[in-house]
Amino acid sequence: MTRRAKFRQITIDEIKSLARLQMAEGGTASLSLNAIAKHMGMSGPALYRYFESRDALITALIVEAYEALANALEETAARFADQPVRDCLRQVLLTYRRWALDHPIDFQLIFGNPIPGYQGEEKITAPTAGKVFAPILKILQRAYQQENRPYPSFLENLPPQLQVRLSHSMREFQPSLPEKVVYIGIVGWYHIHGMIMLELFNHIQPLISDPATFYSNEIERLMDQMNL
Amino acid sequence: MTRRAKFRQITIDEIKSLARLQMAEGGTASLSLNAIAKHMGMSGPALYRYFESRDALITALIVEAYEALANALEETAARFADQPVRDCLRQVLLTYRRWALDHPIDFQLIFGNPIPGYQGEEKITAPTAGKVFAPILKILQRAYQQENRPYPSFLENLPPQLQVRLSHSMREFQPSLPEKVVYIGIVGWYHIHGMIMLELFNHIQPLISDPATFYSNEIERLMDQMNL
DNA sequence: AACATTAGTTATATGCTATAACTTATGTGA
DNA sequence: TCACATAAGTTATAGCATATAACTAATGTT
Repeated sequence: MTRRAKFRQITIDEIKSLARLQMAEGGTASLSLNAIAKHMGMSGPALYRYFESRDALITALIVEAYEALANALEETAARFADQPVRDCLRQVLLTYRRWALDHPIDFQLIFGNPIPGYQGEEKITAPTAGKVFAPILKILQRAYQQENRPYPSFLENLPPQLQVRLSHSMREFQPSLPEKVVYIGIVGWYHIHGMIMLELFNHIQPLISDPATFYSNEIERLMDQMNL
Repeated sequence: MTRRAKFRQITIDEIKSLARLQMAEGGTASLSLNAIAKHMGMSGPALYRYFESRDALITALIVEAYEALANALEETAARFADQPVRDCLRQVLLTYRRWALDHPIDFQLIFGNPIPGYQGEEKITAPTAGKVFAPILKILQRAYQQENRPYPSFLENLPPQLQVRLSHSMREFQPSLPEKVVYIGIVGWYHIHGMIMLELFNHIQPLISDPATFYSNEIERLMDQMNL
């Protein structure tokens, strides 16, 4: 990498870092290119040398958030790969919640409603989204294919029109992935997603005294249902 | 109501209506007092006679959204009150999803991440929030208290530190409400909330071919677990 | 040393929220 | 009925945002 490219990269990183900081303080909407530039000691329009628009910056942040979450999950999965499958999955699911609480802004960027005026570029963000789901699928695959755990009973009476649509990227990632495994993954993901969203955005505030314990309890129940 | 107050109310309603329309077209962030005023044939600042600020307008919309959702649920609950408890709950949960899909903006206002720059006034919105939960609790109370259904097995081994915190308004609403019933309600609500959020915000797009069937299937499973 | 590229600058258009100061319409009490 | 108060609107303006245009200074490259 040339000297110039290196400095450019540093600048880009600083912009993204400040953007995150700004959002952490004032919410996702408080992002202001102008303010970032000013804070970095340069004039507003200069930022447009690095990001084409506000939306472009947001898109970059979203992609990074996806990757960071995926990495966190993968790392946990790798660290506990030699443990029993249930223990491994538990740790991954705990990491999921932990990451969401530790990075609320990034989590909002990923799963929140579309940002102020930001018209999402799905072409950019969609492929990355699969990465988050991948580590969980991998663990489930291990359980049901390698270790031959019996499939959960709730798979038995599924209506025939209910089919899983595997995205192209997911097909590439794991061509041998049975739809049943994906279905189980989806069920589990939806379940924990609701909990985390409601906890994170404070819509349940006073309902549960100890969200962490509640979450733990629910994932145990979930894994029971999964025969893990 | 005086003649003036009547016209004032009409104006306020028109503002809110246009605000909703605007958000429906361009997302929750595209709300512009200026544009609304212009569209109504008056100048920007005139709107401030009716709403103190942008946030005040948003707060009003949130409160209305809560009430609308609560009404929809209550209405369904009332219509199926003479049916078996499982059928009644099923209809209410279906209404929940239906309403979310039919009023995506209002649903975002309620459950989405905080609006652009909008610093929520919890004092105003919080009490209304309980209303949404109330119809579901009422049905569960009927099941477990009036009809003496056995409590679900997942209640058995709850850790002692996991206690339900009933809000003041909820205590008032139903003083005899056992914590177990509330706990069951929470578990169910979290479960379906995740599904709806992910479907609504399109984060699962290509994963499930038929979200309606999936949802139906999951609520049946949920009610099985509830012993309904 | 000449040139091209990159990175910055200022000036400006446009749109937003919000406030201030002023004007006109509407309703009410003496 | 008329004077007055209140309500509802107006324009002007401050301040901040995104974004573009046109220009300049710095940095590499040939």
